[in-house]
Parts: sequence; C-alpha cells; structure tokens
Amino acid sequence: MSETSRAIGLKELARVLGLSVPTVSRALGGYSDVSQKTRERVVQAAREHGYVASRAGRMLVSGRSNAIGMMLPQPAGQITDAFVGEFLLGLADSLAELGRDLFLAASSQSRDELQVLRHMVDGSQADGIVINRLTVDDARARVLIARRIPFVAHGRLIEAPGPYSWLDTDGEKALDGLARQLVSLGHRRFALVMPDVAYTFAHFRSRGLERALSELGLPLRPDHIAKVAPNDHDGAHAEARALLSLDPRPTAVIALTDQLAFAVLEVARELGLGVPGDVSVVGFDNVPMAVYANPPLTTFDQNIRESGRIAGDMVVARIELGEAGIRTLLLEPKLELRASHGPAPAD
Amino acid sequence: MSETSRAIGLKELARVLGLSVPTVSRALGGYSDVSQKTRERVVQAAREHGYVASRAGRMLVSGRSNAIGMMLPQPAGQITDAFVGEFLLGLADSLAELGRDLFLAASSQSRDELQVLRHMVDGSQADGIVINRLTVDDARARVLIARRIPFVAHGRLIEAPGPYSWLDTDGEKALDGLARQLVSLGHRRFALVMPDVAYTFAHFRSRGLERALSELGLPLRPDHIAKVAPNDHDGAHAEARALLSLDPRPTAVIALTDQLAFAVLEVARELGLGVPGDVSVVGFDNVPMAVYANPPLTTFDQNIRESGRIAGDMVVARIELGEAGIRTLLLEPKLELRASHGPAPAD
DNA sequence: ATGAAAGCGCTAACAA
DNA sequence: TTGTTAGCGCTTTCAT
Repeated sequence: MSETSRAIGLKELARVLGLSVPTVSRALGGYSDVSQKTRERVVQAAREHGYVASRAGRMLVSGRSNAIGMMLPQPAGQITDAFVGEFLLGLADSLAELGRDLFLAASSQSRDELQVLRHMVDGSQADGIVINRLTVDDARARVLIARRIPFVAHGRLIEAPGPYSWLDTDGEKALDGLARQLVSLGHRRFALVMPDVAYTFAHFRSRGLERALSELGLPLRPDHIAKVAPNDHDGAHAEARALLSLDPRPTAVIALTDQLAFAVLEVARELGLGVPGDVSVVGFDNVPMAVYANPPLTTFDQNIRESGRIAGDMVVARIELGEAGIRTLLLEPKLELRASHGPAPAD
Repeated sequence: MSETSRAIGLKELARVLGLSVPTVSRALGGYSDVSQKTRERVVQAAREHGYVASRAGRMLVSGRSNAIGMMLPQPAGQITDAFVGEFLLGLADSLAELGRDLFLAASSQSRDELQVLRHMVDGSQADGIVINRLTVDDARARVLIARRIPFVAHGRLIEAPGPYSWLDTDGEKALDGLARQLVSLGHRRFALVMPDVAYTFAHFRSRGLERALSELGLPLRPDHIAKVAPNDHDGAHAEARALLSLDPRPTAVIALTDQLAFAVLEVARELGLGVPGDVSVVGFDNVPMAVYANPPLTTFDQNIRESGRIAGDMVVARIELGEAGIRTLLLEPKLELRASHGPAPAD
C-alpha cells in the first residue's frame, strides 16, 4: 500500500481510466462480458491506486454487510481471561480466510444485551451472529431463534425452542468418564466445585458427574457441592476450605473450571494436604497456566481456538445455506493427564 | 425487541406515519425544526417498530463508518492468552459507551497485516485503528503515521517517524525500580529472561533493568540474558535451566512476562531450588494465574482491561479532534509484592 | 413545520 | 463489449 496516497473511489478510478463506472465495477467483479484487455488495464490501475471498494456502497446495494457479529460475554462474568481472546483469535482467523469481517459488540450499562443484538441485526451490521457462554434461559439465543437470524452458539441450550447451530464440548460425557476413571483408582468420596451462574456448560458437566456417581452407587451428597460466584477469589477459597475440611474428607475434588481448580490446589497446600497423595484435583479447560500449577493440573482440554475457527465456518455456512445450513457439533474434550490426580489414599 | 418482526426501514416507517422520509429522519435526529407533536409520534412509532438506522445508509452519506478497527496480533506471537481478551473487553466497553462500533481484523495467510490495514482504512470500514504489541520496526505503525490515519497504539515505538497517539506502561522505570529494590535486598547476580521477538516492550523493560544494574556497578552479563521464542515451552525451560545452572548461580531472575516467569519457577522446582530462598523470581503482567503460582508470583500489574478502555477513549478523541487529538499516556505499573522474591541468600 | 430533490459509492438491469 | 439509467437507505440542502 502506498504510504501517502488517500483512498480512491470507483468514480475516480473510472475517470483515470477513461471508462464508465459500471465497466470498471464489472471488470473488478470478474464478469465475463468485459474485454480481456480492459480487465487487465482496470485491475492493474486498481492495484496501483490501492483501490478498495467502500463497504457502505456494497452493503447498500447488496443489503448485507459481509460481517459477522460476535457478542462479548458480560463483563460481569469475568471468567473471561484466556477464553475470549483465544476464541476470538480462532474466529477472526477463520472469517479472514472466508473473506468476512468480524464485528464485536459489548453490552454496557446504557445498552443491554438485547439492544446490542438489535443494533447488530436490524441495523444490518452483521449477517450472522456468534454468541457464547450460554445460560440456561439465554435471552439472546431465544430471540435469535425466534427471529430466525443466522447465528452460532458456542455452548448450547438445555431445551431449545427451535433448531439452531451450535458447537460445544461434551462436558457430560467427559465428566462421566472421569468419574469412572477416578472410581477405578479407588476414590469413593467426591466433591464438586462449580460456578453459581446458570451456565449450561456447568449443567452438563455436573450432570455427567452426578449421574455416573449415582450409577456407581456413590451419589454426590449436596454438602459436597460448592457453588462459587465468578471471579470471587475469596469465595472460592472459602468453599474449597469447607470441602477439604469435611470429615471424612473427599479424596477427589472435581472443579468445573481450571480457575476453580487452582483455588482448590492452593487451599490444599494451605491445609498441608498432599496432591494427589491426600486428595486428587481435576479441572476443566486446560488454560495455559494449568501446566504450571503445582502440581501440574490434570484437566480437560477444549482447544478453544479451534472452536473459534469452527464457529466461523459454521456461521458462514448458516448464512449461505439458510436454515438448511444449521449444524451442530459436539466435540470431545481430551483429558490431559498430569500430576494432580492419582490413586485414592488408603483410609 | 419484538421476537418476530423483521427490521423496518425509514421509508416504511414514514409510510406508516403518513409522513415524508426526511421528516422522520429529522425527528429522529433531534432537529429543532420539527413540531413537538410530530417528533413524539415519530419517536414512539420508531420504538414500537424497533427501528434501527441502517449502517450502510448512514455510512454512505456521512462518509464515515462510526467504527473503530482493532488489528489482532499475529497468531504467531501466541503470548496472547488473557491479554487480547482482557484488552478487547475494555476497548469494547469504552466504545460501546461512546456509541462506536468495534471491528476486528486478523491477518491471515492470504492477507498480510498491511492488506488488512488497507482493507479497513481504504474501504472506510473504520474511522480509526487500534494496534498493539508493537515491534521495533512496526510496519503497521509506520504506514498509519505516514498516511495520517487516526490510530492509537498500545505500546509505543522506540523512534517514531511522526506524532501519534499511544499509551504504554512504563516498563523501563518499573524495571529500574525493581533492580534497585532487589539490590537493596542483597542481590548481586541477576539474570534476565525475555522474548526473542523485537517487541518494543521488551526493549524498554530490559533497558531499564540493564541501565539500573550498570549504574549500580553490577552490569548484566550477556550470558545471563536468555531469549525465548513466543510459546516455546520447551525452549523456555531449557533457557531457564541454563541460567539456574550457572556457577555462581544468579540469585534473582527477572522474566519480562509472567509466562516466562512460570517457566523459571517450574525449573527451579525441578532443580530443587527454593524460591525465594535460593533464588528470587519476578514477572511482568500480573496475569490472573500469577496469584496461583507456587510460590505466588511477584509481578508488575498492568491493568490491561483499563488500558483497553483508555485506548477506546483515545482513538475517539483522535478521530474527533484530528491531529490536535493526539495524546500519549505512560502508565506506571504497580509491583504486586507476593512471595516469589526475597532477600538474597547468604553466600 | 413539512415535503421535494439531490447525492453519498456501488452494482444490476437495460440499452446501444 | 461498453455506456446509460436506476436504485439500495439515509441525510442534507432547498423550496414550500
């Protein structure tokens, strides 16, 4: 790109070439009804002048924006951290390959989630939407489904009022498998630490755990389940301390996010408990720091960046194929076996 | 928002109201030359029908997009993690408050950084740009400065070819202060772990450290400086192992990012070295996991989300005021004193 | 206080 | 093969 020239429009480009505006447009658009020679001249001139079609013009005539809107999760739920960034990187990458733009929208004090959605959709800023971190009664998903707006959810509803595209990791199956694995390692007393927000991922994961344990005749007792507010560091510690102070003490503590697992590890250290000698701890997410935990955390890997990439492909398919493009995808998270779990201690 | 209605346009709205299109537009725009009664009718109807002005129409007539473009750092430099996400959350929040939209652009195999920039600027998708993680010879910054395009850099160039808006944390001053503090704790042998990419933040931070140590008569020896490729977990460990195996061993290892500091902590543990008993370790960034490290990591806090918010305010000021709106801001990071540093061991 | 007309940049339909 | 005309949705003259 020239370092100094200003942007050039189609009109100006046509003037320079001594052609009409539509001819230039067709040449650039690759239409067949323009002479080979003219096309080359036009393409050449466009490149030289660094011509880039104005999005406004395109949007106006096509009625579409060529952009995908992603709603950022509420700043309130600050679990964010690595997640949002990693997901966005994958999403942006995929959309860039597909020639689509990515549009970010955050709700704020002055504009709630639904207003933001409307801004994107009715203002035709985005041809499709990506949302994540769904709650049990997710208002965004419900509106998007009802209005038949193309969107992809990262995560899924428990009961959907209609078909929609989603991709999710199978937390239910994952925790079912984990429970059986730990039981086979001799564990009999389990505890669960989960977020207190009604995210559906927490629902599925905890359901998998509870169901497996029930089937194995070791139902999870209510006082062995701790719920923690997002980002409440002290609260997480208090709950972890309570769980690890139970008598008899659980030998395996499952945390539904790595963030929560770290809190458990820290409390275990404070209480002088060995991990995994006295208690096994397992997380979920495999955030980059999991490998640096002490001991390195056994946790489920979600490949969040790849999920972002897939979400991009899915939303574009949904846009281009209409409702026939609705897809669902359940990914299997992989358990990263590290050093925070082991056989149950002898009683 | 109605759950079923489709988007309505100005024309349709005017028809419903029995008014002309321009009158409705003026009423909504808050112009004074429309009767009080008409305005109320219009506003009411617009609300009822969920009218949102098409962005295309607005853009076309105003010539501006009302959006800010943010270039995502190259997926190559995967230091990202919490960073991108946190920064974006702040940026999106600030822009939402200011009524601006946020566009994300990622370079890909098929479109390099400068093409992406041109796409945003010449296609008038964005009125202003935000870039971060600047390198010593940052092509993006140079083009933006040369073309006088409104932008804000998070981070800054070492030598700029012209004025531009930036905000940065004062890594130079921070590490100068840290060096003096550690020397006063008795440390005499220092080592430095830094990224091998020419990010300017690394330049400033290392300069601060090296200058202070030189002034104190303890110049940092070249073999006490390790450079690590981004996200090269094994490489980081190898370098850390080399540093901690030097004889005599450094008593203080400064890592320019928390990520690198974690690697040092892990290697220290492997080598059976006590932290901070045998060696002090300090990081930079205060990522959320720093508090969970073993021992909890002493590191500089940048308040990355707040930086995103400030960047949003700055880029809007730059757009609205033109070159008169150019601002620079050097924030002072705060050293979070945790448990990974302490007095130098007795020799 | 309101309506009519023009035009932003682009592409699609039609005419030559 | 090219040029002319029209129109996307909106705002801003200008005229009434």
